[in-house]
Amino acid sequence: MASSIHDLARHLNISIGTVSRALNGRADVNAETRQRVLDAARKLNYSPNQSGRNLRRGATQSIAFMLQPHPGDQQYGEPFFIPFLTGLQAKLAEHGIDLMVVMGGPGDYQHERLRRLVEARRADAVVLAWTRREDERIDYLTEVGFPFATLGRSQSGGRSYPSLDLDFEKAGSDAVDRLVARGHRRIAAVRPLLNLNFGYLFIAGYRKALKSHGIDFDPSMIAAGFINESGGYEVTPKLMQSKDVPTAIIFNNDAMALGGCRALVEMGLQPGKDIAVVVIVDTALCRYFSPRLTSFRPALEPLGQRLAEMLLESMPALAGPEGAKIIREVWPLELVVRDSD
Amino acid sequence: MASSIHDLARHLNISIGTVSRALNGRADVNAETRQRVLDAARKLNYSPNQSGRNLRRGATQSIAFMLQPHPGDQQYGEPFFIPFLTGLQAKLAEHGIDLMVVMGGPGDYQHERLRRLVEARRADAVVLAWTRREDERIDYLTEVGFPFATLGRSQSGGRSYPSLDLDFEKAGSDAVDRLVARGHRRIAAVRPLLNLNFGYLFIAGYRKALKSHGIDFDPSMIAAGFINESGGYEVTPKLMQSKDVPTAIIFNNDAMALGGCRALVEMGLQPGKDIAVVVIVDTALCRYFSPRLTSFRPALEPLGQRLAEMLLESMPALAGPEGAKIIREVWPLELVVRDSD
DNA sequence: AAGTTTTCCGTAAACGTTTACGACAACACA
DNA sequence: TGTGTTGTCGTAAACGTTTACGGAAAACTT
Repeated sequence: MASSIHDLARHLNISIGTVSRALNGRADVNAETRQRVLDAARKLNYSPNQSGRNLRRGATQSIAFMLQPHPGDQQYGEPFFIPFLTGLQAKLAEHGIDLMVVMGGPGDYQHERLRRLVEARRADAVVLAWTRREDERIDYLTEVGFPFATLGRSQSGGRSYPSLDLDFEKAGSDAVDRLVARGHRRIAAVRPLLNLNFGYLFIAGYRKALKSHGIDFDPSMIAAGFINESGGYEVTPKLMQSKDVPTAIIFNNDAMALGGCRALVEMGLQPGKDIAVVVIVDTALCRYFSPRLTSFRPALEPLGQRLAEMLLESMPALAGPEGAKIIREVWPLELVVRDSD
Repeated sequence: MASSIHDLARHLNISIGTVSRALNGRADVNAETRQRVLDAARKLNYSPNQSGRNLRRGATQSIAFMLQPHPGDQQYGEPFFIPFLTGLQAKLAEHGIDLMVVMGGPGDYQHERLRRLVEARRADAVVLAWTRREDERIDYLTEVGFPFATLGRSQSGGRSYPSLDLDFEKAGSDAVDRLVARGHRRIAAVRPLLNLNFGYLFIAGYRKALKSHGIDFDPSMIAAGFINESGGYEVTPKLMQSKDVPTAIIFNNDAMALGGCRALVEMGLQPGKDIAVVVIVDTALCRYFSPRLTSFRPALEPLGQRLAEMLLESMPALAGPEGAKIIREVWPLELVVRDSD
């Protein structure tokens, strides 16, 4: 059923070497011969077997993304990742590379799966997300010399890999600036559990801005929870029980914010009126909610496209002779003013 | 860097054939030899190269899922698919099979990509979703004899492939029954555009139930839109402009329902009080919203697991000697009573 | 017309596995 | 001792490509 390059060669009375060269656009093949091969390939609808090609080339022409649930949680953060993956896939497809999304079960930090994937060479490179400040996955990959890129920064692995991140620090700081300008002094922040790097950066910006406004940092103004709706729901009441109640809350994420707002409403407070709410990472969820939340919005699809480019350029095998460029970028988040602050 | 089976053999002073047999658990190898091989493999941390294995075995040990945007839309329906894929992946992983999610760009109906994937034999089988009543993808796959399974039924392709679906017809009918029992007679329905099969089934159930209650079917009580928030938002006002205003609306999807509720609120109507709202497919979104919507909820993760089983059992190569069983199942949706009806 | 370059193509090895086949030794049985 | 059986292993071919190498013919050069 599947026609091989041999069938094609036999059909044309030509050697398989020539067929392969014709198909791969090499220079040393007669123009007319190439045309005949192309026509025949179309007619027999031949398409090269990936496995054979992979084996010979030592590359799979595919890149893996590990979509993993938050530690301790069942959610994958999909509203965030799907647009990102769309961009990633689009750019990779331009280069004939497949994106392969592998999903981890809950609980494990993906390490075993990553190791298997790398050792079996199922993909040529991998894209990591949910980077932590110290990330064992990054340590592992740099140690074995497997190509990868990260969405998000980390302190692991030095500068040996491309990374693309959002400027959570600036967003955290801008959020505070904005709230202060609107008269708030008691500003709370809800960050993710664990040492996920973006939460760290967010809080760093938050504290820096507070300081610049001469506001003392109050630890009771910070709460940490799961990065989802129920995380925000559980954590917000604690914030409101502190002796000096906040007049504004910055959530690190719109899912958390939604949960937080639900809690606020149940406490008889109306977000956007009785208390200001700002969201740092606005995925699609904000759209579904009223009041519409003021937020910092990332350009998710371009983010995916760019990271694909950066990864490709970092790989000598694909980047061409001029070799591997390690690029690191940090992108701004766009402020979207809506009704909640 | 990557150790091959040759390295292992050399290290053990043994032939590669024996090493392979030992690793693959064949019978004709001495127990002690096998142990030595296993130990050495671990020590050199050898893991078989997938490409070589694929080529020789003629199989890739991976299955593709095509995650595609709705036609005419940018959304992927991810709140629905992510849990489904989690289940799918989990079950496949038990059999050492990788799930590879390929994402289609907007607009195309995935056909070109599907064809390329099949012809290059990048996967051993594929899982299809968003089945249509007549589905060219199904026609294509059955024609070329490529293994696949579908989430959702179709009229294409006969009974030659495993399929798993939800009982949208029953849910549509039950929704009407419930609303009628609560005193409603003017019941509207919002379905997806295009001939997606689940929308068809939903409406079929809806009409059947109306009939059984002696309610005449009124075409102006049905509206079709994109399967997302803005789809529901755009379509709902039209429904409310019909001469005899509905007192209840059944949305085919929670994203649509959210948009619909937003429209209703803007019209000064409170869902759950002034007008009843029921949702047929409840993904995670319902949780984020108030009033909490009464809905029919699918068991998404088990759905994925089951479909993986069914696909595997349908494939002679994997199912073992007893051969291919084609299973088709339809699962009920569970009614979750909340505050909106 | 002889030498030199260029153009084009065939040959065969290689990528890392799996597996059919046969070989050899050990053992059992007569 | 000869024959058959069993257990264990090595040999080599095969999977479908790509590509280094070399060679023959054609095209230039002088």
